[in-house]
Amino acid sequence: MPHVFPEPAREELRPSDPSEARAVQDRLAPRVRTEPLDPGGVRLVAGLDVSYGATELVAAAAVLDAATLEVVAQATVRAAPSFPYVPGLLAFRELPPLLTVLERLDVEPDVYVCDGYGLAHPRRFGLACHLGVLLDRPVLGVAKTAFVGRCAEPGPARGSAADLVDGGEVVGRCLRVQDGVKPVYVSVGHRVDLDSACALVLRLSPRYRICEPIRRADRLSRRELAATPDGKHP
DNA sequence: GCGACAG
DNA sequence: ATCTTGTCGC
Repeated sequence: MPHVFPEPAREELRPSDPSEARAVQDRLAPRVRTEPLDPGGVRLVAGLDVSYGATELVAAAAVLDAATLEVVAQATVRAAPSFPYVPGLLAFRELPPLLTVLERLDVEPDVYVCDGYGLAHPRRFGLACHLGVLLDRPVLGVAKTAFVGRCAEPGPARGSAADLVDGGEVVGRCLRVQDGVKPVYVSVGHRVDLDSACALVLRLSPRYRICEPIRRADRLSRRELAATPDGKHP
């Protein structure tokens, strides 16, 4: 069983209120490390996503071979939300089930891709940073809409990008992964740098706006949710 | 005070 | 995130 990580302190995953949650982020944020990620060392990439039903959620992980983009492992977990959705505190809602899903994988991913932000966060500690610090493994975040910061409009061609700036610092990059298609927002989670993260996201997005690992995880979580009694909204 | 606000 | 109809394009 490749997945063995230290049991996070209770409050690091399940704070009793938003105030305590923000304090946890402020305390863990200094642990984030930004460093180059060797492309040659990336063989397995895990995409993570969560789908919501009336009373439950389904977290999913899809591990792809970085060279072929074929799925080599996947897992899901059904659970009850343990924290409400609060802008800036997404990690406390999705991290618990995501960690459980990762424990169920029978392979060890080289890098993880989250559906959300990393450093492009009010306290510089979004979901991707939180997961990265807890696992102490490379993690990056890819979001579909802006949350914090401003950026120029990237050129129309695939590969064009513009820095996402907030409070005077570059917290991420607005990246066009398909010609003429709305860009995505990439930010560092942990143990990767912006250039490495953007290069990887481009490699992982050969055809669609949403990179393959997350597309597969999204599809997987939706399918699992739909296969449930009250898997749909009222 | 007001608006905006990842998923 | 989810709900929600038709429409445009490959």
